[in-house]
Amino acid sequence: MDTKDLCLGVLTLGDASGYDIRKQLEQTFAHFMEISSSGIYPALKQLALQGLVTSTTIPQQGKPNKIVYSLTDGGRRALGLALAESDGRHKVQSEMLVMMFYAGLAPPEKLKSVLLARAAELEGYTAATKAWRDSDAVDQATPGQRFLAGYALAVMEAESKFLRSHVDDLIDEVEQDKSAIASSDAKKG
Amino acid sequence: MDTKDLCLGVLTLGDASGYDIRKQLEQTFAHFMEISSSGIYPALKQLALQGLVTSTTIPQQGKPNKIVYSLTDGGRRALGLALAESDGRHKVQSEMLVMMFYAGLAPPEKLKSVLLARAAELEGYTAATKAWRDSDAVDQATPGQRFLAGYALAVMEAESKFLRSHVDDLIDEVEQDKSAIASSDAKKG
DNA sequence: CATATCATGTAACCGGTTACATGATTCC
DNA sequence: GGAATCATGTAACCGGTTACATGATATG
Repeated sequence: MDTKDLCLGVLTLGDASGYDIRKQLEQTFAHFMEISSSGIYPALKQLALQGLVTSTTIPQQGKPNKIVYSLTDGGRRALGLALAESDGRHKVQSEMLVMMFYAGLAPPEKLKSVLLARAAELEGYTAATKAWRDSDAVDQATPGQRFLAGYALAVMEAESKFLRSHVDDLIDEVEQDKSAIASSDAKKG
Repeated sequence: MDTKDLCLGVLTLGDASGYDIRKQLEQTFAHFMEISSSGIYPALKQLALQGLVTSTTIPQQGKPNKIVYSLTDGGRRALGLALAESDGRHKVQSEMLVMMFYAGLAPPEKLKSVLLARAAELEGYTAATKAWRDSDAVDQATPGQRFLAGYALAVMEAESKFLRSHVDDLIDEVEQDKSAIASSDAKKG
């Protein structure tokens, strides 16, 4: 499940240029599968060589020519295979949570700003997902996409609620701990 | 925030060998910050060279000598700096969710097994976290660690509840979709 | 008898990330 | 005038992952 598979995936939604794929990947996939955009163009070239996509070059003025890719039957099969072979691993890499584990070593204002930024981010995603769910677009979505939206809403709301209701307590406790340690240090020294 | 910083972090909890750190990182950190174990030993050597840790070699019989590392003041400062400089990014890389997005392309039994395995995994973590929260160990934990446990419980319970209550519906819908497509293909063909 | 635990490490590979390069048009 | 959008790419680096190597003791 690498950059190439992700490109194949986006192409199941319709023909697209590298730029289109990049936007799609940044806007809707980045929440659960991030890749770096510069890897997309080489990946598409390789896919073309392997016959998993075909490409059509559209001349442009003042910009590089647009190259529109289409999924081939082989490409669709390759994606199906990649999905069937995937172990479905769900991996979190969170510097935020590492920071929380070592909260006593970081500046309290830093903790607060990171947590509140995360809460705001989640609330933004939540609002966007709800808007989508209540729009006409949802009727054309697949069962999997609707499931994913429901999953995202459930998890994001739980997370942002927890953050909003516990951030201040955490900051208070961290600051109390710090002053307690400082005063016991003063006694010793 | 790389392997070296994570090692420094574990050493704030007390002196430890590479093996100890590895276990700690696999058992309690892996849920939110995964690194590969083989990177730990070179990382510790580098940290020793930089003076961020000191090491004591303890002779062993029938095994490689044990090397116990201790955090220096410089190491503690370096970790503080790493935390202060971190943007606290929370990143999810989930093949599971990609599979859900393209649910129509994957075998339904596969979807089901991946989702149920995830639910079971979450329930295991949840039970372990609750057991910790209700044990004596929690009294020695820092505010940050208690916050992290509360966060984990809130998020994991929301996720497993959603999965348990929606998996069957998803599988049904995917199968209905498949047979609908198959019959419309039959009409065409 | 086989597997898990303890305990450390090396070497090579490969893929992702970063930084760079170009340039017209449109919006604030 | 500056930033954002459209549109594609290359080159180098670096770090993480995989696979491998060793071997005793305890547990089932």
